Amino acid sequence: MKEKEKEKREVGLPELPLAKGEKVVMRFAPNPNGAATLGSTRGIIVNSEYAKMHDGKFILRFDDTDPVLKRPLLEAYDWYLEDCDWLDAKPDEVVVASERMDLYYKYAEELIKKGAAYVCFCPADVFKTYKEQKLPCPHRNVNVEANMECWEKMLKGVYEEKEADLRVKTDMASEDPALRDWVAFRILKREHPRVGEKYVVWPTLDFESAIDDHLLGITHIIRGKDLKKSEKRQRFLYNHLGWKYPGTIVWGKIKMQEFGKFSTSELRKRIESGEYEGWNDPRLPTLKALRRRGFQPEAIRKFFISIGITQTDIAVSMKNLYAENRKTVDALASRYFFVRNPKEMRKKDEKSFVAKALKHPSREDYREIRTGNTVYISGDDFAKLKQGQRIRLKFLYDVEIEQIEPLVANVVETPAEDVPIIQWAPSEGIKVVVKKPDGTDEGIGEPLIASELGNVVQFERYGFVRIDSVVEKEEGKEKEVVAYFTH
RNA sequence: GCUCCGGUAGUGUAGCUCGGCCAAUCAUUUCGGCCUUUCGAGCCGAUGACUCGGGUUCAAAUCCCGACCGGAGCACCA
Repeated sequence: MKEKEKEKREVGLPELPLAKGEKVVMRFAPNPNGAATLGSTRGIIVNSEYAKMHDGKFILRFDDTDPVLKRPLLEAYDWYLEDCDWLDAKPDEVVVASERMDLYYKYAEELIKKGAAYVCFCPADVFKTYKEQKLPCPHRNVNVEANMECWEKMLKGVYEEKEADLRVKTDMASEDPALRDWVAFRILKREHPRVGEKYVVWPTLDFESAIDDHLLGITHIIRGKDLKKSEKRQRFLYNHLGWKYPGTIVWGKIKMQEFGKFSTSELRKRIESGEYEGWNDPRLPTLKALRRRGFQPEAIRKFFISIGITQTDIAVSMKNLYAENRKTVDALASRYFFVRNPKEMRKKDEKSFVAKALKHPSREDYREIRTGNTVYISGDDFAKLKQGQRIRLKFLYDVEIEQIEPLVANVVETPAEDVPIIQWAPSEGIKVVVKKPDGTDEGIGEPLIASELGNVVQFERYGFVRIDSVVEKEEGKEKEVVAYFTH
């Protein structure tokens, strides 16, 4: 019993601190300004996992209230939906902030009427000096009527960008400068990809997410450490409105060792500039790229759950994800031969052969590979060959190297012990291009690879790949396969 | 500068709330062995950590203080 508990804890997330009998409502709230990265993936998985654990609700909310700096990408909304589904994290509810503007305005008005918010005309640097001196700016004590008037003018577009904004009253004398009278709304006169030019006054993330978390009945918020101060800021708002703040969990930043630092905005720039093929370029740390490379959703889930939710910033190696993915993919993937940088080997018998090769070491079914009196071996294996050496062409027969350049070998009738075993490709093999995170490999593979379109297979002694496309070369039935390297 | 937060093996994580059962868990990496007509598969084994210094205590990874290191906020970004 005790052991069982222990085991459970190791694979799972720590229990959520629950109020008694409370129904858990979790949310993942991305800005759809690009495709989901590995960082967003963590948010999707952990939040949905908690909802599952407690039989609660999982909400996907798009925090898309900045049409300028973090401008939403129209396609990205659907991408997130697809990604969530694929990760077995289908949201129970989907909310789009930019479609809820009237709601935010309503609460802004309520706050103004309560004297808890005011229209501020200070330029940023001027306000900053007030803030540093812990002093209220001249607009802080303007009466309610005048504030309402200014607010309405803001909404009508009377003021220009940066001319005015709406601040929430907190405590100008707060010890923590980060907490003093923060901005709730600012003017942005730019059309929004989703709602057009309908609005010129946009809520900041702190305001929008505070209002929505309450309205959606979110019970627990999991947020990055960079947003940690949000809780303290938002609490002022909750107090003004008489609301109860949700439970919060803060986690540190995650970085994949293999990818270094990346932000969605940065990725977007580089993709739009043509540096990358797209959001699913195998060199990118996006979910789309992992999917294309053949990673299994369960593996990705397990990986992120094992990482947990500590406040420390972490740099995790993809090797951990590979290990997890290998567990699922190894059993599924059929084996094929692929040789990189092929070298032709001529065999001195003139016979052609049909090799019977196991498709999977723990299964019975096999594949056939026809070949004539030449085969291809990989350049890497070729480099290690010595004259007179014996090697085994797997599933075919042993050969003895007669000469290296050009490569000629004799077939050996009686197999020896302990010879190196290598994979090979037949004379009628097809061209295979493997796109990897760190470059591209080209080589020749057995023709049957073309029949595995969309599947994850193992190229023996090379790695797992997903067959991404099969191109039929014009009339000649020569084919070319493009595979994406998994690991 | 002001204000917060964190620091367990190469990496990630459990343990810290309620000090002893922790000469510290699990995974991964690395190395070694075994097995196998593949492997980046499987099996077995090894290496490897409580940042430092004080304090409290019979007893500290766990509580307190300080130092050091790291991160974050102080945006009309999310």
